Amino acid sequence: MDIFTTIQEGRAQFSPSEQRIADILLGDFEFAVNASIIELAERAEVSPPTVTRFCRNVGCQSFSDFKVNLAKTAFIGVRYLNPEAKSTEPADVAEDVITKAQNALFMMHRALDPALLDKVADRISRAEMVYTFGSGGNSSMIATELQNRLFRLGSRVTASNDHNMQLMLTAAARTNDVIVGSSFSGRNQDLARCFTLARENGITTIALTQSDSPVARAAELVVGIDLPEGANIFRPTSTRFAFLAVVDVIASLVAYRNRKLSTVTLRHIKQQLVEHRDGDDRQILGD
Amino acid sequence: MDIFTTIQEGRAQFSPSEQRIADILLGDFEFAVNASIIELAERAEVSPPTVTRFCRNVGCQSFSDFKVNLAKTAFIGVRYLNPEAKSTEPADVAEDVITKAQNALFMMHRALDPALLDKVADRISRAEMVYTFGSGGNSSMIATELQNRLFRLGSRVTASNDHNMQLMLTAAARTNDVIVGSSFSGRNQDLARCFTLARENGITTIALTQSDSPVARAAELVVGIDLPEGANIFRPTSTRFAFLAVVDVIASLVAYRNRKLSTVTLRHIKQQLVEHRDGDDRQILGD
DNA sequence: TCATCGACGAAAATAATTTGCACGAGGGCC
DNA sequence: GGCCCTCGTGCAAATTATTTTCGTCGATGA
Repeated sequence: MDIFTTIQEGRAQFSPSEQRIADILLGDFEFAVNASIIELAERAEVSPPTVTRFCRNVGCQSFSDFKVNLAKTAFIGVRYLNPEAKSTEPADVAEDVITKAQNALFMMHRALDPALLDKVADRISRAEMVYTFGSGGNSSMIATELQNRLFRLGSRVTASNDHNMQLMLTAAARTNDVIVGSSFSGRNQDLARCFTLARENGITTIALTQSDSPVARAAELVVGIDLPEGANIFRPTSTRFAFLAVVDVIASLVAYRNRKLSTVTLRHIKQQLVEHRDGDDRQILGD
Repeated sequence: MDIFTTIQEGRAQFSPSEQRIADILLGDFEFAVNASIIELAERAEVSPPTVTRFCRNVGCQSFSDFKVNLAKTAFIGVRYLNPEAKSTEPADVAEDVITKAQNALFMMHRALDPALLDKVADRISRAEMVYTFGSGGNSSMIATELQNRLFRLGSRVTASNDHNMQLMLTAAARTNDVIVGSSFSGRNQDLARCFTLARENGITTIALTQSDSPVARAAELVVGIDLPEGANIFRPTSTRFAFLAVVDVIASLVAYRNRKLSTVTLRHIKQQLVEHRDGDDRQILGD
């Protein structure tokens, strides 16, 4: 657990003085990591010893230990609070894109439920056939990626971004199949319909989407990904990075569950690529 | 410029004592961020004042300022040195995937040349037609994503992951067109052939690939993305995150260059989506 | 040979942090 | 109601960490 989260979640249990300290930390990270204990104490209108005690409370050995921990988290956390890119200069745009992407990963990680992913991976690893659905560009990428990750592990899988096909595939699916659907908005009604139909037929449905959305409500297992969107319409959504990482985690877990099959399949694929390409086996699997 | 890089690159100009300090910092980040100035001095076999002077040398106000800066960088940097995931427990796998993804973004950002991206965006923004090529799963995702990003900005663009089609499209392309090709390995010979053909015909070619690879050598503008690959064959390559971020940076820059056209096009798309979906215009553009 | 300069450490000075202690508010118990 | 305990807190002293000052050393060059 990172210290930022610890402070946020523990805030209610702090004493009044400690809450004042916490509020400053959460509100002005930049100040907090650069301030001395005295400056921080003055700003929170408490005494330095109270700050020390606060640091101990949140699991640090000393104030400086605390600051280091804070700074480690702050790398991501501080910038999250920054508004949009400073300018349209290439260097600023790059920093904005990359920082937002790292943040998306960070936020998603914080909210992630490993036990749920384990369950998801379990279902997928035991599926006779996996269908990955997603439309609209972003989710179609996720569906395709999931297919791309899973077939290497020996799964039987097909991706579709066509609503009609999705419905037909769902209707044709059988009991031990699994449908994984992605929807960034959670409002893909056609996908929700597929989920509903599938559940009626006793088929496992897994959604990667916003919690508490129509798509989420229609699915059996829901990997909720709820991230704030920036206001900049020109910058592609950083949420894609979070979705992509979830795909990777799921794929990794499936690989470990089907380790033998995965290893054999990966080796077969690699062998073909190496022979067919240039004999260099240090390259990654699939350009 | 982050402090880690400053130390690495400035190492040669340091005095012998300072080099010893630098070596400890680079070699044992974890120790460095937790140590007091005395401990650090002792381990480097120098006196505390030398450490203070070192901190000033690398642009920090004081030792504690230095430590905070170090810790900010270390969040990514330290972990980079960690080997593979600790276990196959879901939580560890998730942390591994996400940390590696953040690292890929971090490393790519460090090596990025904003001026080059600006040039790339300039060519794309003025192109009459853009072709995005990529095969093999990872690069096909990148090519598709680039199309997906660019059409929203009013660019005329098509993506292809089919070698034969790529060659035909290249042959059919005209002078003011631009071809953007992605290759994670840099060894996609078919893509290199397209680049060579295109250059013979005076068509701008842009590669997102490993520097100093066959594909890079065949292209006019090369966005080099050179990241180390982990040894874990079960985890999807984290380099994808870096490539995806590069796509986003390029797309953002193109959007700013064609701001008017982008705005109009984005608005048109949004309007259709809102009308056609559920009237909720807070959702992102394209599910 | 000697002046000069930069690197460096010892010690002093300063600043920051922690500890010990005491006070006061609030709550439970007799 | 009064007593006592606990907890949160600040003050002051003690401790510890950091920075500054100043002087030495060795290399360099006139």
